[in-house]
Amino acid sequence: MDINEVARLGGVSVATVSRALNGRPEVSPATRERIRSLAAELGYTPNASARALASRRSGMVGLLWDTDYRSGGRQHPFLQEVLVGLKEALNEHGQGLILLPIVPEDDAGGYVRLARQYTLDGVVLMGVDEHTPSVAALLATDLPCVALDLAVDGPRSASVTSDNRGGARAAVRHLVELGHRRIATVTGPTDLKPAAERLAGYCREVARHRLPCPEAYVVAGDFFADSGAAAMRRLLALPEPPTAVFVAGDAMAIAAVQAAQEDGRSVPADVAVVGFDDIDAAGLLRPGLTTVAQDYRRFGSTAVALLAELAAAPPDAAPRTVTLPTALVVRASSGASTVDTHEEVPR
Amino acid sequence: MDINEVARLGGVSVATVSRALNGRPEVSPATRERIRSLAAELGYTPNASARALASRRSGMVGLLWDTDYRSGGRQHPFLQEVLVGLKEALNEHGQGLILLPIVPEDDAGGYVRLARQYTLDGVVLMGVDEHTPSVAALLATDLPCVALDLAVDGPRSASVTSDNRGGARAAVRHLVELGHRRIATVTGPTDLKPAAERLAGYCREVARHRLPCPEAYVVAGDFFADSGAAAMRRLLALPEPPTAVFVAGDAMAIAAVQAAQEDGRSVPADVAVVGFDDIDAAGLLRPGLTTVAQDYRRFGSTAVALLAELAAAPPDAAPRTVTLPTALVVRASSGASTVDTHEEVPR
DNA sequence: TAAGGTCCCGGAAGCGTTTACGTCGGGTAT
DNA sequence: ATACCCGACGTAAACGCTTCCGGGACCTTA
Repeated sequence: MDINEVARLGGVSVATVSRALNGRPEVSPATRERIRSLAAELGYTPNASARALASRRSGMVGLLWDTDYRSGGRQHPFLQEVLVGLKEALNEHGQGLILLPIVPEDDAGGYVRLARQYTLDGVVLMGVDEHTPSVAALLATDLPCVALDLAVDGPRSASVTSDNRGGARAAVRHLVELGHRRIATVTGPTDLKPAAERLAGYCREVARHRLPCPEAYVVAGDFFADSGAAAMRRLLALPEPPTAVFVAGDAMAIAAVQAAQEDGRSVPADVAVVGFDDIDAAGLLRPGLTTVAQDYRRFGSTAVALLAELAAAPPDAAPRTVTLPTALVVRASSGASTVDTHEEVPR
Repeated sequence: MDINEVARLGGVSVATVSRALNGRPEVSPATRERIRSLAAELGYTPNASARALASRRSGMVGLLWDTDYRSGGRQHPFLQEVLVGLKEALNEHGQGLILLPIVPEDDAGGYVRLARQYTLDGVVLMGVDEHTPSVAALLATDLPCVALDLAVDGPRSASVTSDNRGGARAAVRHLVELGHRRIATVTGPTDLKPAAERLAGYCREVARHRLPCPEAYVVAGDFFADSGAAAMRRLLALPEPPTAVFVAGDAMAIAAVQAAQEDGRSVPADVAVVGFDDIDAAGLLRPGLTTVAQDYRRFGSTAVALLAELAAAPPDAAPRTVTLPTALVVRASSGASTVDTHEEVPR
């Protein structure tokens, strides 16, 4: 069942079938509909390879996602949500998603070749180091690239990140509204942009409310659980310990809560805790962790929109970066009154 | 930079280039190496679409993964790990992975068409209902299909599942070895195969050790957290409450631990708990949850191996299903002596 | 009425590969 | 020496589409 068959049965040329199916204006509406319904009836689907070969556009976007990227303990824990967003948005555009393999370290041209091999319409990067030669080479291309949770630039690239700063501010504001004044923070590795932004948001909000903020109230973590526990112990040992802590990552926050409890303090009564990320465990714990959630699904859909935009725009246009809003998820650990039910996290 | 260019520069015909690059036996080893190094030097990569079109094999396998599949509260929480396994194995085979969109409910031929459209080598199914018309239609095809965590059959299909039964037995055995005799269980929805298997494993092991097992010791859950909490409360209210509970899913197990604690019991001193799945939260909690881990990465690689096997085998061969071993992860909730450190779960 | 335009549509040339099939040497068996 | 085979390679026909180019029918406008 190829296009010739449809053409024959429809009594038209293959050119007309192609045009009808692709919604080209050179066919009369009448024949267009006739051919379309005929094709549907016959269960005809154009062959993607042939189409790509002839049109030189594959309708595929590549996902570049490094499994092993852990610099600073970061790995993308929300792959699933991002994928959902990507998939849904791509479907609407009639595009497909292909997972790119990771090329070896020493193969600088690897991704560029892959992109050519599949004649990709664009690629989405996540959890990669933009300074890796192979990635840098790809970004230098005029192929549309959008990076998630990472700021990049190139002739045709854009970024989408969460409003880490705003999220942090919301977290602190929440604590202030609950009456706290001695609010400390545990940071991530501040050489990473998101961690730095979260710290900046904390500082800004603390300053805005003229809260006391001795140096000891800012303790460095690394996004891993143990550093959160250590940080909390340090804070509680202070002569004037904070009554609330904004922890820049949930894994650390969870460990911090436990450290406080092991120290005999009650959360949130003695010390309130707010995290960042809203990982699954945050809703499973008792007390539930109040935290700042990112809209990972929207990461995906935004990426697709940007890809389309980049494809249309002239190269070297001003690099766009869209910042997605975050949402404060209030649970028990911050001390706000809530009914703390288990959320639906199956298995 | 196409194949003609390489042929011209190499002083051979395109046929020879093609054969050399594909490792066909009709070229002398000498020219094969010469062409290969020339191609590498030129940075030539064959166009995937053209190759697929000409050879009628795309070298792509499709991943069918339903975002919204939640029947019985099941969703695949380990997508990431499975993807890693798939990707790595596929790379070794020189194949690519494409994420299939979900077709509308009423489009029974949807997946079959997609497979034809992309001329897929095979498809991997996860988190889908094999009775959905569109999925059933795909399975009925002679296209190689392998289902993960799901038993299917069709002219050319296979399944890979974890050894749920064995895992459950190991969990119970672990508790027995710790001296428990009154061991209860909380099940998943037993119309789902994995849940049924876990229950069967529990029963088998309980019988083997001639443990008391009143009916009340088997309480039904649904894999969601709340059902775990309810089940634990029920068990603790028994005239002769169990001293240990095997909970068939971690989300339920975590909630069960909390329910016990809220009831004034200590875990594991008063009641030991073992879960199943080893979700991230299991290692983040205090006490850490002893649980049965599945090797999801291996799911992926096994799937790829099966796909290759199916492609080679004659259709309607006996449907294979490989069962992957599970591993007991001992943490504090079961009462075994361990150092309970936080695991590395970043952010 | 002739010239020009517009609207539809068909013919056919690609797109970059793979893969029959043919060919041409040089070995081996007869 | 003839016949034969086999290994190595070239020629060219697909593979299933898109799209450029052009042409006929019909309508405007002068």
